Amino acid sequence: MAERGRPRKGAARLSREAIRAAALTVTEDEGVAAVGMRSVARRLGVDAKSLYHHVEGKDGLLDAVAEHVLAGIGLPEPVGVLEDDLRAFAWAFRRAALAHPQAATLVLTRQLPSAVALAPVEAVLSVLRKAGAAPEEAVHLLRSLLAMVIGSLLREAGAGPAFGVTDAEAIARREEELTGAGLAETAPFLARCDHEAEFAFAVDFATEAVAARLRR
Amino acid sequence: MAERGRPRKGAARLSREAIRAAALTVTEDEGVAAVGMRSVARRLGVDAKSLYHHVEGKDGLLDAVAEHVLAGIGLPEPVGVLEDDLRAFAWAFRRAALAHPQAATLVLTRQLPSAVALAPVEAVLSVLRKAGAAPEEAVHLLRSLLAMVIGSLLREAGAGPAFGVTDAEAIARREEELTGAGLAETAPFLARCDHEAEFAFAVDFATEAVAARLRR
DNA sequence: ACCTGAACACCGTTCAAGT
DNA sequence: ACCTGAACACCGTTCAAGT
Repeated sequence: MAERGRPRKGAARLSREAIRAAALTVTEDEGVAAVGMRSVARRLGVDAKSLYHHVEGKDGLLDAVAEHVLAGIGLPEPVGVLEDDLRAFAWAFRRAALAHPQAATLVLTRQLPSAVALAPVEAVLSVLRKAGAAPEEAVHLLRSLLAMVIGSLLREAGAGPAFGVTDAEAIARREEELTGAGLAETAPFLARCDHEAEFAFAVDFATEAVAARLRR
Repeated sequence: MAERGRPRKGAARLSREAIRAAALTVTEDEGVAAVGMRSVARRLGVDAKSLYHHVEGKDGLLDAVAEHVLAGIGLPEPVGVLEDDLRAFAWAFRRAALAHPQAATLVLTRQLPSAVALAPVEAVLSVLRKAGAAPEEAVHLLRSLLAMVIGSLLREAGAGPAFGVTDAEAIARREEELTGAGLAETAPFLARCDHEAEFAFAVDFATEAVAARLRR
């Protein structure tokens, strides 16, 4: 018998990894709002209830996706120059988060089990400590930097207030509105938002401030 | 006839404001996840479908709540000292967002119609311009500060990665974990997270960096 | 103008039953 | 050990009908 032991409907062998991969596919194809037990199960040719044997409900499923995206971060090797090293970590985080644009919001807004986030945290703290930060100060600086990075990426992921637009025709309209609202000088810059340039500015600004502080 | 013209079920006169207020109540009482057309309508003693005459679906409802919370910001009068003024704006934003703790996440993560956010933006830009920032620089700095404030508050609202806990008994356990993970020095500070102190540090850090930059 | 009955096409999750 | 049928208690939204 050719189909001995094979699941009836041609469903692939179910596993936590397969489910997480399918959830990520649904996220990127249809948006994070479309992710659910039923839609993910459909991708796998399986009944929604089967997923409960491998993940802890919908929340567990979303956590698994966020965890996986964050785990994809490629930690840079520190070179010993504080500014460069902090910058490198920030850009590595951005690269990991935006590797799956629709899923980015999950990494940014879900409370992640500390285990996955531990390696990056440890790396940044080590760099700060070596640059002369006291333990408590290092933690404060880490949290400040992380807040700025997350806030920036949240704006970029479209889940946060933008005060700016990228698409070309909308900018002109937006600029006119702002000009009419007493923001004539700043309107041209407020109307548009180049997310990458904005991220670069914020990261440079913050890392230089950290360096200046620790130099003192 | 006593009940001429009166709605059958004792429902209050329905209006956008009443609906928005009910939604805010549901949010604070049962969490933002519990907010829906049906739960809000139930509060008002009305059918869920009636809400569609006053708000644009569930998304419009949540936008209305976020908008209202942000509108509650009390804009401080600038005193002319850059650090003090920027700090005051940051704390005013925090106060408005956390006035309704459960709803805070809505202000932080929803793309708000610019109209409501315009007044605070204008105020901060004006302060930065008067301190000598060029128009483009002022916009970059505004966005950097806002990112840091939003990232910090998102952590505080429990919707972002925390790397820390507030409740007393959990801290010890957390600290032990972290110590065992090669973070012995920083563990005591990483294990706990005093959100207000953390916000204060980040805001002071950022505003002083802005001041130093513009002094140059 | 405003509200609702009926209806549609969905949800996440439990549990007992199957293999 | 893993999968599912039946079932439960929900969703948001449309539209035609009522007042």
